[in-house]
Amino acid sequence: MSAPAAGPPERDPPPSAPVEDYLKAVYECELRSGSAATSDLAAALQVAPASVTGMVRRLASQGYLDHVPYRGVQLTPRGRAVALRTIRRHRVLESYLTAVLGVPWDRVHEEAERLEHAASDDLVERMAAALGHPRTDPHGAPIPTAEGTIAERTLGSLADLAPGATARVVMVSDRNPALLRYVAEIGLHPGTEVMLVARAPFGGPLTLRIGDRDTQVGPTLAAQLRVEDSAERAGAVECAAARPADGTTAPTGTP
Amino acid sequence: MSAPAAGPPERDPPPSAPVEDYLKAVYECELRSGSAATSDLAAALQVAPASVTGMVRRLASQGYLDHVPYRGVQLTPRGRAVALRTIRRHRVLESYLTAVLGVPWDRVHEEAERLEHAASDDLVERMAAALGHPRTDPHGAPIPTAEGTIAERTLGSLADLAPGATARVVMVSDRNPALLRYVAEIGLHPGTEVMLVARAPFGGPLTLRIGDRDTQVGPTLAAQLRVEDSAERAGAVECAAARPADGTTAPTGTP
DNA sequence: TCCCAGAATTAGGCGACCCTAAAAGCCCCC
DNA sequence: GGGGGCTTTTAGGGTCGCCTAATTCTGGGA
Repeated sequence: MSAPAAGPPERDPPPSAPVEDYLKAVYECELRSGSAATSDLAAALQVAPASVTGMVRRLASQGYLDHVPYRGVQLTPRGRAVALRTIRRHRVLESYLTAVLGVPWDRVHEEAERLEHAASDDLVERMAAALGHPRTDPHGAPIPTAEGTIAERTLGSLADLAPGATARVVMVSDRNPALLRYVAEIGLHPGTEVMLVARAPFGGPLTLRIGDRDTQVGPTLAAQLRVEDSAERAGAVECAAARPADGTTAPTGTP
Repeated sequence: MSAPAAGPPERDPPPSAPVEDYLKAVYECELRSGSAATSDLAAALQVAPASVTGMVRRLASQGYLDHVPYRGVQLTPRGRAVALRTIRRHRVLESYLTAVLGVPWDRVHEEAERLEHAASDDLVERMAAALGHPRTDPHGAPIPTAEGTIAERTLGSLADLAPGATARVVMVSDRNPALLRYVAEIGLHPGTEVMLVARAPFGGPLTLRIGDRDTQVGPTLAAQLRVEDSAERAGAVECAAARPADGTTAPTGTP
């Protein structure tokens, strides 16, 4: 009651939609490359680099980011909390819209991208509960908990797989609807087992065995397909034929 | 291909959330009092009157409104289409969130108020389909069709009912969550038959018979309760006792 | 008819986000 | 060790939506 300069009870306004988008983008850049450069963010957010600099300054002044000029940014715990909360909303929404309302796989991302800024926590938790608290979204990406923890896994790219090796597709890291549609069309849903049959030299197409069918895909597409971590994959290579199904259920590691 | 000045194929950007809110407010003001004054809109939107003037000018220049300075505004067909589309989204969302996800009656409005600007038409139609294309929202308000027609009915206020008369509550025209909670608590859900037992003089409380219980409510609350149109009500008065249930099902006229 | 209270509009500003162009900094390669 | 190329930041604007204060208009009553 008399504390003069200590923790003031002032509560700043909730983060705006652009703020949530920036923090989400920083989180994803950090995850991918360990750090987030201005140009990475500009590309991810489809915004001019100068705009990123301005917003980053503001976010840093509000305690969401640490910014070392010319050196990129890092999330503070406060910023990470907002990012994970936003990602949870996004992925729960994607799961719900797909599973309950039948929104197609390749269109659900853009829908969730807008709704994630408008849905209340209460609503998101109701959706999660209706689905039995799923651990991954329909693209195979892990859903952070309401408490802000996430089971991130280091994933490899299908493009890096050794010929003859088998791996489980975990997710597709591209948002392009046409690409998503095509990936679904050739049967590469999250959780699918796929074997790299052959790789043509000089950036030529990769031959994949999906189920009992062989399909050829370009290296660009293959690079977008995230598969289980290379360590696990190395194991998978050795006993690929001997291990037809170890955990064919959920694409994410269930405990 | 050579038309020099005819209909240019330029498509302007989709209306922003504030624009949708303004047009919705104009629609509701027109419905209530036949016209929309600057001060009405300012009150409805919780915004300074000067802000309304500015926005109204912009909306008029974009063809959403007709504005006669110092005389108020009117929706153009284009503006009405946006308003009805927004109201449809809002009411379908309210219906879905209440019926499927169990969002409480008194909290669903604010949730829909945000989601209505973010949900795609496709999503809203999926929700409507999942519910079997409802005609009214949980507050009893009619839902416009996807084509933009609405079955508006002129509703009276419970406060204007003659003592002894019976009417069916159609909706509550107040967004105050505490009021909505109280109204639900005393059993006044949309569709409920209610009889005005007595009215204390000089702005005193009204005694209502709801089911087999009498409840007293203040005139302010009673004024918020919309009941079937007075013409129908007049009829209802005369054969109130003789007509226990004519269409006890849906509060809106089902064909 | 005149006047005045209340409603509406104009004037002048502010913050959030975005842009282009120009300047500055960083780093690798010669 | 000095450039040159790419990245980042600064400088200077623009739009949208909102605000307060000052001004103008409208309409009803004396």
